[in-house]
Amino acid sequence: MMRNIALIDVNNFYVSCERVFNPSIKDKPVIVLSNNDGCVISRSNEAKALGIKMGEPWFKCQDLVKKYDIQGLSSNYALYADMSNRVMSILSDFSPHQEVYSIDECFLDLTGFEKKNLVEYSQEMRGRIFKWTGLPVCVGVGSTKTLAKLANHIAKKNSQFDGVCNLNVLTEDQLNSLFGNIDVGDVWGVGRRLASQLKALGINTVLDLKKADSEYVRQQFSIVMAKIVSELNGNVCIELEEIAPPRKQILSSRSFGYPVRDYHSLAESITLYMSRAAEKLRSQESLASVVQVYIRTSPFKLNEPQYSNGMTIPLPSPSDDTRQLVKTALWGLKHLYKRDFNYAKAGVSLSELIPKKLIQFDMFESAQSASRSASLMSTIDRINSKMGRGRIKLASEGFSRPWKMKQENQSQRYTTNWSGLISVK
DNA sequence: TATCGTATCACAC
DNA sequence: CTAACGGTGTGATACGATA
Repeated sequence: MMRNIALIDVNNFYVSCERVFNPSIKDKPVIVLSNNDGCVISRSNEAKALGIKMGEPWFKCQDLVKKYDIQGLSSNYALYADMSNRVMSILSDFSPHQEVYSIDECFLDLTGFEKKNLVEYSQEMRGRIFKWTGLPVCVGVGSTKTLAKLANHIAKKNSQFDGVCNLNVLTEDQLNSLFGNIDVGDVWGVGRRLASQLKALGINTVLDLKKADSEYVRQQFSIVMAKIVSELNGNVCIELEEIAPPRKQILSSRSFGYPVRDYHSLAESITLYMSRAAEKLRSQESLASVVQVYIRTSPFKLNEPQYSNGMTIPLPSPSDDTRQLVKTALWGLKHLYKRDFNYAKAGVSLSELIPKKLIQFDMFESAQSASRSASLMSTIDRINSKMGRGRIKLASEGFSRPWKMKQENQSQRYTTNWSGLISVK
């Protein structure tokens, strides 16, 4: 049976979130910056038209910024996450089968909805999302996730589609003429590297890739590429994942706002990052068996001495206790740290994660101490979730955070903070 | 010989 | 004003070590 899979994607998501609460930037070139105000990660159509590139370092954009009065905003993840939840919740009403694929995208399985006109149904989604959140979205429909992605791309690029493209109602000829005009690099899963390798073999367009011989592709590239080709031909190889599997690894790292030289600042930042990682670990009810820590100087400062090092430390027994995880990470840091370097970034990761309920007691830890740890952690998590992140924290996090990241132009948390609400323009 | 561990690459967003 | 370049996660592959 022909599947109908929809991919809904918010246009220029972060920029669009900012515009909902600040209409004065509605028709202006606007961009949102990565953490630390480092790189461009979201652009309005106006900014794209002026030649601002995705991923470009902010300081390199300054000529264009001054010339055209481009608004550069620090990222505001509290706002984006909340807006994302609203969009996903609205979309969940349109199908019983939803996969939240990223902060601004989800797949819906519309198979079995054929008695409806799916283009009209998709327009209904767009209308409701715009009315209830102020965000513009495009919808692509196809018989596989790869085709739905492609359909969405077509809807975004061609205004005559009015934001919705259903490939399943097009003829073979119509499909071929569309696919013949789309660069192979626009296919989901084909990045810069693979695109250039494909082109070297004469596979330049989506149509070329769709028609490519499956065995040839598998042998020249990989099983992944073979699946992509198969999906382009309408065979489902990538299933909808309605229930997000638990993370296999949890990372927390950040660049510093200023170069850091002293051990204590590094230790404070590592404490903070590990505390965040441990919260995420507990929220998915896992325990970590391995802790990793790393620090490094800036690879972009070519005239400064470089140092980058990390350490992997197995835990005596799997844990989700912030105190133990931090202690382990700091033990690692002590061994990694070298004086007289300008550190630019530090990070931690938790891996070899196992479901908490599968774990047996550690023979060296009493049941009583395990349950004390669990109730302390869950109490801290409850307080922090109610009273605000970081309300209760380890003292080794410090209080001044002179290394904290730069965010010089951040909007209010309009939807998640009372004082942000009051300042809506 | 099959499997493991790990580094590296590639990709998404 | 300075100076300044993200973060999180997955999977494939290559390759030497190990059982």
